[in-house]
Amino acid sequence: MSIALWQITHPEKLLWPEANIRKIDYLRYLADVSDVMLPHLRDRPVTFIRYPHGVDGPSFYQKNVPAGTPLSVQTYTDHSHQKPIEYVLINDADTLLWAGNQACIEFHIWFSTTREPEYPTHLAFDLDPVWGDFEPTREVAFLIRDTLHGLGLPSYPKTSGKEGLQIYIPITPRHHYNETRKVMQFIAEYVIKLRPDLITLERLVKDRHAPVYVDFLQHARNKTLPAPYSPRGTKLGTVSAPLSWNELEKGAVPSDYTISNMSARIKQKGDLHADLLSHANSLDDILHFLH
DNA sequence: GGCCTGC
DNA sequence: GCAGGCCAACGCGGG
DNA sequence: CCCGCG
Ligand SMILES: [Mn+2]
Ligand SMILES: [Mn+2]
Repeated sequence: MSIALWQITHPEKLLWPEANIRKIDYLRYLADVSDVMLPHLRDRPVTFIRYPHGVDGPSFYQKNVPAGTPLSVQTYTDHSHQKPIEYVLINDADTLLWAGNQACIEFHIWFSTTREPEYPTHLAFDLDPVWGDFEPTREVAFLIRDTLHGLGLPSYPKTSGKEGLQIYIPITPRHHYNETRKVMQFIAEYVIKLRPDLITLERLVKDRHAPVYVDFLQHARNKTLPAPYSPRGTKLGTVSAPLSWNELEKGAVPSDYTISNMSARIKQKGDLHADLLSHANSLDDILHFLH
């Protein structure tokens, strides 16, 4: 016998009015994806973006565990800066559903886990469209995939859930962020030489004169990206969707993947990022070459 | 969404 | 009792 | 040191 530590509240509230998604529908989504989503969240501090009145209303970031959180929710206190932060860890379905009920709509997570906060489990390139449609972002993604392949590194794409794409590269968590940053920069500077017409690495928005910003600096300690399967605060309830490279070749675009259609997709295809959790490559050879 | 504070 | 506030700031790089 | 950026 278990004790109910929280209850569903406001089940009929429309969180995505334009997509006709109520809170109860959202909680059903989280329950449906929990099997594939939870392994990616495990032991990773979460930053939430909450929309208590739906995605058309105001939002706020939440890092610290809120007052009144059930005792069953695991937390992790990060002391890496002045003020300690007590983060939520989403390590079970009950916590995921509790967060959903709190109108936590976006789940952003670290590249490292609490085990080794300074040693990421994956690299990630964040491809942000500067203008235009998704096509140049697709092209840049294949360029990065092929470059990584040449270095012996398999990579896995996912939509950001908004306009962009992210490419994940699982690694052995034995390289400090100071080292992984060098690999990220090396690859970014390599691909911009191949296609300066498509790629910009400029951090100043006004200096970006190509259609795809390859944001390699997002990969850093205490920075985050949306978790696989995290919804986004968009009108249509799009989610960050793991893809196969084949789907991207066939023209997948971010707007294809929503809270309403992901459950069926997962039943059919499973977790297309499952290999991220079971495979990892060392960066020793590349780092040796760079030094 | 819900706790906490101050009146 | 109830209205209103609060809920994140940090890593990086360039000037 | 400050600032822009995410
Ligand atoms: Mn992005
Ligand atoms: Mn970015």
